[in-house]
Order: sequence, then C-alpha cells, then structure tokens
Amino acid sequence: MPPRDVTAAKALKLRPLRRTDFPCETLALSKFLIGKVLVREEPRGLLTGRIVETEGYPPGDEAGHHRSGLTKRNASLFRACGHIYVYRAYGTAMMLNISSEAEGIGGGVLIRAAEPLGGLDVMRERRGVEDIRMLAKGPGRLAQAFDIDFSLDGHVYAVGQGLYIADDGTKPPRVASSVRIGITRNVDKPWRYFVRGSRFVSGPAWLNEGESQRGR
DNA sequence: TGAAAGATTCGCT
DNA sequence: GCGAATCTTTCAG
Repeated sequence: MPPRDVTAAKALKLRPLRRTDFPCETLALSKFLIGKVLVREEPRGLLTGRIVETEGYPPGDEAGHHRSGLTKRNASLFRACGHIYVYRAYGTAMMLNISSEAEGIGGGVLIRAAEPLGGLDVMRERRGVEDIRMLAKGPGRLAQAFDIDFSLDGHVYAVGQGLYIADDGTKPPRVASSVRIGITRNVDKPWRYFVRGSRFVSGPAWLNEGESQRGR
C-alpha cells in the first residue's frame, strides 16, 4: 500500500516526476521546471508551490559555484543530473538547487521563487508573515518556507525522499527570460526564467516585464 | 592562518 | 529605496 504522502499527492491531482523525466541539460531543465509543482513532504502534511522562477548555471559559467572545480562544498553540482544541492549565502539564506548535467560535470538550476499552493499555514508560521506573496518570493524565502536545509544536500532526487517535483496537469505558462540576479560575473547571460506576469516572481519589476517589453 | 567574496533578506528612513 | 547583518568556503602567502 502506498505511503500517506503519495495518497495525498494523488488527491491534489499531482503526478510526481521521476528523475529520468528531467532533461539532463542546464538551460533545458531551467525552463522545464517553470510551472511544475514543488512538493515538500513533512510530518504535518504536504507543502506545495508552483515554481515560477529559476536560474541556470551551466558548465563553464563563471557565476556558478562549480567554476573553480570540484570541492567538498559544491560536490553535489558535479553529481549526475537530479541531485539536490543546498548551500547558504550571506550567512542567512539557504538556496535550493538541482544538478543538471552528467556525472562529473558541474552545473545546476537554482529554484528562486514559487507560488504557494498548499500548506500555507505551515509556511506562514515558518516565515512569520501573513502575505502569501512574501512566503516564497526569492530563493532564501522559498527555502525557509519549505524547510530546506543541509540534510537534503547531496541526496538523489527521488519521490518519497522528502522533496520532489510534480506535474499537476496545467498548461505550461508563458515563460520569459532575463539576466540573472545578484551575481557579478557573466551578468549579461539571459539564463533566468520566470512566469511573465506572476506576482510571485522576485526581482525588480522592470526585469519581470520581459526582455521584449523593455523598449530597446 | 588570514582575508575576501558571495546565486540575499530585513528593517529603517 | 537603501544599507547593514551574517557565516561558510575558498584562495593566497
């Protein structure tokens, strides 16, 4: 008989994706994840949110943590695509990534923001805010709302491991791209992807209107 | 062993 | 809207 989590997911009409369903290429995976549902399994129930913003850090990208080769800290980025990489930036914010290239090649996708769908009370309690738009808008907030920590780092992505991605059958949203946020190298590469018009996307408003509407 | 940088967030003006 | 807080890892000497 299936675990309770799986039953609950079924009730939400979620179809958990397997690791083999992911495209094994950084930018393809970045776009693929937009519109999918991030699911966190925890004792109090399922936390769910639709992914509305990602950033790709392909092999050779000077802005990626894998730029200086394999180290103890970034080892997860060099694992086969579908491994979870978690790290802390600026001492306070946790970031959730998924490795996106073949074993031995450094590359990853950062999940930057999500639209909360289920488990809102738990998220509000963790985040200490009521506004639904503030629950998972930005990588650090998303990680806090979904209780992401180092215990997930290095795990192979798999359904039933506490964290997975699902498809709820909705049509893929219109995806726009822009330059990435918060980096100092390769700042001109348009490897950030987001749902145009979503209020749950982080970053300055002018960046989220889409590159085609910037007027130049 | 020390110094510097970093894929951000929060609070205050 | 702007500036400070915070901590781990990495690189250089």
